[in-house]
Amino acid sequence: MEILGRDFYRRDTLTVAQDLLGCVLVRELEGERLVGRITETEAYIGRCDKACHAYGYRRTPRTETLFARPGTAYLYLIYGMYTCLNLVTEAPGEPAAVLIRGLEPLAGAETMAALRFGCPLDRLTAYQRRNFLNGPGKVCKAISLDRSMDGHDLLTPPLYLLPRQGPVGEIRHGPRVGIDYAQEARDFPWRFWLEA
DNA sequence: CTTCAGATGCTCT
DNA sequence: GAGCATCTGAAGA
Repeated sequence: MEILGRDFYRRDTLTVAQDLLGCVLVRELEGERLVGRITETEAYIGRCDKACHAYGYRRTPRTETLFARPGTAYLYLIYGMYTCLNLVTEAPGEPAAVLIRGLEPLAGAETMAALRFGCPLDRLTAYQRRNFLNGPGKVCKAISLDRSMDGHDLLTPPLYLLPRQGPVGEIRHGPRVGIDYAQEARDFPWRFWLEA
């Protein structure tokens, strides 16, 4: 199976955010593959989006990665303790990215449970199973991603994507989460997800 | 099921 | 110093 190439990311961010649903995220860790199918994304577009860290082409040490070539991983720390994974999109110099908000585990779930809860899968509560990878901080914790991978090229291991393996159902959309500060951008329907 | 408080540290003003 | 693209556990309905 071919790794998704640069051209996949070098497109309109809203298109990429939807096309990513159903694609497969692979994280190689100590010889094991932690694999998940993408079920939820959000688009952030610096040119016109007050919720984007690089709104109005704002360049700071942190946002520098958003100006990197498409297919770069943008990882940042939020609320002092959680990491969020984004995939840089658009043409080089256009700061934009897609946030990975949710996965469905396909392989390595036992290791993910250990990373996230420090215990085996069969000791998780029903609530923990039901909400295993449905949030950006949970995803990064479960596949051991932090800012040390910021700027990683997504065309190479140990972190890359594979195309959809089958049809996706209906794509839902709605407002993004946790950006009430972003004025008019608060209501942009730039969150996309697949129904469970 | 729901709400709520608190954790924790980096980033930019 | 203020705020943040979040999560968890506890407590109540």
